Amino acid sequence: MPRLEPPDRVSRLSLEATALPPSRMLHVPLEQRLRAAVAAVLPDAPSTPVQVRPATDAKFGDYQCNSLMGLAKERKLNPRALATQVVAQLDVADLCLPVEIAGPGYLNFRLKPDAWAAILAATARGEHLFFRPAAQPKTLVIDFSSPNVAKPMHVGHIRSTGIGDCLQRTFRLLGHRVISDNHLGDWGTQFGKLLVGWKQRLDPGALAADPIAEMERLYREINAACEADPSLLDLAREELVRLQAGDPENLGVWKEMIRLSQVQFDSIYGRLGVQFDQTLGESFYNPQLNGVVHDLLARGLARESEGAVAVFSDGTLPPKEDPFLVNKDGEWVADPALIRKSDGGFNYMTTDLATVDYRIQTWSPDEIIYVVDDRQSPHFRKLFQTFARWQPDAAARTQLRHIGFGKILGEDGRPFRTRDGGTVKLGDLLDEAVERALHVVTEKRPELDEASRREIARVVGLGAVKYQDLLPNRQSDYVFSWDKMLALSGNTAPYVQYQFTRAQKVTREGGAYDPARLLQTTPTEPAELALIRHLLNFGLTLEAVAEECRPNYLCNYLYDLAGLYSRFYEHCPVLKAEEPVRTLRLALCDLTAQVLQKGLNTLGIETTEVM
RNA sequence: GCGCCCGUAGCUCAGCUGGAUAGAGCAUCCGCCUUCUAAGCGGACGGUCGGGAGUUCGAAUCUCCCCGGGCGCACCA
Repeated sequence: MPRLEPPDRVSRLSLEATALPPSRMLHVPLEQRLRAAVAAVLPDAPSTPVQVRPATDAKFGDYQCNSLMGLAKERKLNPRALATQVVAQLDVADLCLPVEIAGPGYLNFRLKPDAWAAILAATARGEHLFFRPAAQPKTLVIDFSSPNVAKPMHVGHIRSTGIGDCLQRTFRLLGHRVISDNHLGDWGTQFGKLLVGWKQRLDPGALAADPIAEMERLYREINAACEADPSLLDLAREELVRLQAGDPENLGVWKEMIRLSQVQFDSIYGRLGVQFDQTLGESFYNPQLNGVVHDLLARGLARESEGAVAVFSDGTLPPKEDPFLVNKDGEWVADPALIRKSDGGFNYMTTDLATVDYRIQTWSPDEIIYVVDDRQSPHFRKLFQTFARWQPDAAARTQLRHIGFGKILGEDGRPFRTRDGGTVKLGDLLDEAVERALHVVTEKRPELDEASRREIARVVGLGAVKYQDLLPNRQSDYVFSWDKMLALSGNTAPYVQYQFTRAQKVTREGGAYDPARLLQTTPTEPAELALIRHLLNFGLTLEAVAEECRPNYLCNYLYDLAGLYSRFYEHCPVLKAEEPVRTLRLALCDLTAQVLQKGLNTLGIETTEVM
């Protein structure tokens, strides 16, 4: 007879021996107790943490630990002997069958069958969704997207925007405080040329029709004209100086350019569902720049060099690791960070220093995360070092992290462009994705009305684009292909979205179920067990995404979950099953749908009830 | 020249502090809709993890040397 457990007995699964909250992830109590057992055998703390992870293969059980072998090696102990001693101290009998020591010293944990039912019941009651809030919530500033004013957003912006948005969603889901900040490129030398173009060659009709295209045209034309005519370059410099000095006319034009650009940004972000807490562009920091330079000069951290003001190496790092040194023909020569140009203007190092200062003063973050192209890595190394020398106390409290990503290449291996060599506009890319998706929806579901098909196409098309960009490891370059970007099968958003709709459909038709009934059965089908095991890894995945700032972990988790669901769906009838199996399977559909939806939303991808 | 990143199946890519027979998608081939949506499922084919040496009980992963590719190297951001 299945034993009926009242709800309060479920807390048995939490740690009676420790003060942790009830577990939503079964590896947590196992790991805690294993650490206690290790501490009993080896009183001095291990240098690397002992970890319990999901088993790599179901034949090894449900969870495994590989850490004892490393620990034994470090201390020159016999790994199997150590494992035997640790297991003797380990009390997990309430959760697991006897722990098995395998091979050179793996520990394999096999959960008792009723452990599954209890955690599913707790989840079905809505107590959690297989993840736990961070024990120590942090405050994080995330700097991402950062497009330039007066230019179209193009494919190059998709990576920073998509990765940054996924990170802010992930950190928020885990209970951290996030300040997302869009550091617009709204200041700089390009405005001198833009002002000349605006005053001399503006086509008001074209501006009204497509402001971004017109501003882009102006910049291109003047830029080319400057190369032919140096006097035009001087004029651009003069306009820039006037702008910087606060000339009302130039200021007015500049503000109009920003306003027009913001319309474009709002449109793109609206489609992508990306929101920022702050949009503090470079210009916001103008008033601070002089002070930054003076302060660095006064503290002796910067000095004049060839008419510019620059920060040089302080010699505390070996040359190879010193961002302020570069090797030229076998000799290490200075590669300083310029904070004021010889013409008196400031460059982005100065702005970035002021920005770090402002963010720390304003929000006291534990971390500031920059989601920016890997090619700017040398800049960030200089920035972080310079800031640490400038404000050592603040730098000690705040971790500055550059989260870099690779380039998007064309199929010829060169930077991705359109056929005629232009940049691919982000808006056009999204349009094409939605259009292709509409074509597929119309083919697959001709019976749906047009409004429904358009809505599905929007969700599927945008999801496909975002997912393809988040799927590769962010640090590597990836080859862009329209077919791949917009693919609707394989490891793609539409596949995951589709499995969601299947799970949702069954959940809807199954109606309400009683979570308590889950305690009357234990899952036995391999497809059920595989699905449950994977559901329990959701929290571990979210934590890994946050820890390493790698959204691809979540993509792969969701793809695996969708696949496991699909196999379950093929092999295990739900609505026609006898109780209590029906309730178990219905709960699996419900919980899988919830995790798929929550996971996709964390990637910034929507779901739809019908596909 | 120096530094950083990369090289895994025909193609595009995963591979978490070194762990159990290296995974997936696409492509190709063979099956599966009287049973909750086939945008689905099952199976087959396919790799000396660029090459070599080393550390280790154990290496795609760590160290060194080559080969091949990309990016960066003061007044752009």
